[in-house]
Amino acid sequence: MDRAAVFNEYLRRKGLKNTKQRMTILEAFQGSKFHYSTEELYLELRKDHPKIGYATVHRTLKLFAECGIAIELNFGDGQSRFEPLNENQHHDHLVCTNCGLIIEFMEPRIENLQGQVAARYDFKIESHRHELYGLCSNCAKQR
Amino acid sequence: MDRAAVFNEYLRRKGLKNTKQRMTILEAFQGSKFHYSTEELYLELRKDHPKIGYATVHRTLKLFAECGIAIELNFGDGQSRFEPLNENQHHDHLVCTNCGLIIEFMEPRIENLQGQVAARYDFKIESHRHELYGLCSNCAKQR
DNA sequence: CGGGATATTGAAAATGACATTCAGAAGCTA
DNA sequence: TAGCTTCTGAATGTCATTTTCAATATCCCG
Repeated sequence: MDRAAVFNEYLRRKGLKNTKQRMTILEAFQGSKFHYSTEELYLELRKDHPKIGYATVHRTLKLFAECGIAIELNFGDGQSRFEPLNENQHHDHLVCTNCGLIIEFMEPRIENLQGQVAARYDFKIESHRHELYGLCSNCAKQR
Repeated sequence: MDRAAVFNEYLRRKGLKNTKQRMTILEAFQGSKFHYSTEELYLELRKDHPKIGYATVHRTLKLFAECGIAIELNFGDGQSRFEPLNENQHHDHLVCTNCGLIIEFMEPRIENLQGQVAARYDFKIESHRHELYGLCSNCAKQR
């Protein structure tokens, strides 16, 4: 299921409407590898679709994040940025040291910070491992 | 070297001045285990020091972050929060897969996000490992 | 210990990102 | 297609943060 499908299903489920603007914004958003802020995407869209308003872009990006096809990131420049999210994203692990349960998690904000750390040391990341060890919900209760 | 010493040295090095307000704010900030936002610390300070202005609190917190005795965190509630930072903080590693160089790094924002991930799964973190593998500055150049 | 250059302070106003409002337009369901 | 509901876009509101500015405090140097 691609992003458009996920988005449409989300709209339907929520009783929201599929509009030209929303589809146009999704298309522009998907197309790029860039981390758009609301303003940047708005300015970009303006070239071909001068009638789409800033508020609409903003509301639509929020919708993307809500339905899981995008992640809202914060690079500390005072603007939220949105990154298209894929289904088969890299994930890391929570490992229960008591029962061995392994939970997969994805946290793009950590990936992002890793990049910032690497840049700090002029380091080129090729791979990483990130594991959190502790007690899962069940095991924590039993103690 | 405690935080006050680090802060004072930073001020001196930058040609900035050691003022009563700054010391008062540092004291209040250090005392708590709380993650203060500018507004919260301002309101707290007001009780004993009604003449300290909001802007001064804000500027001083920024200074703390600049000189490394605090970290600015963003919990997504639209307000920046500041956490006192200790010297012997947990650190993780950058590992060069070519020359074996190991760089230690500290990134409280990653630690913070780890906590958020754990909370998501009702998981109690006891420890973690986080290693970034790739090429250090030198090795990257030689390729 | 002053004098004077320079940074700081605090109140108020500005800024800027984000959110909301509202009237007209468009989508959806039957 | 009717008719109800949601959307849209421009304008405006909101709120945290930043800046401004005139008065004040600090620090350096003789």
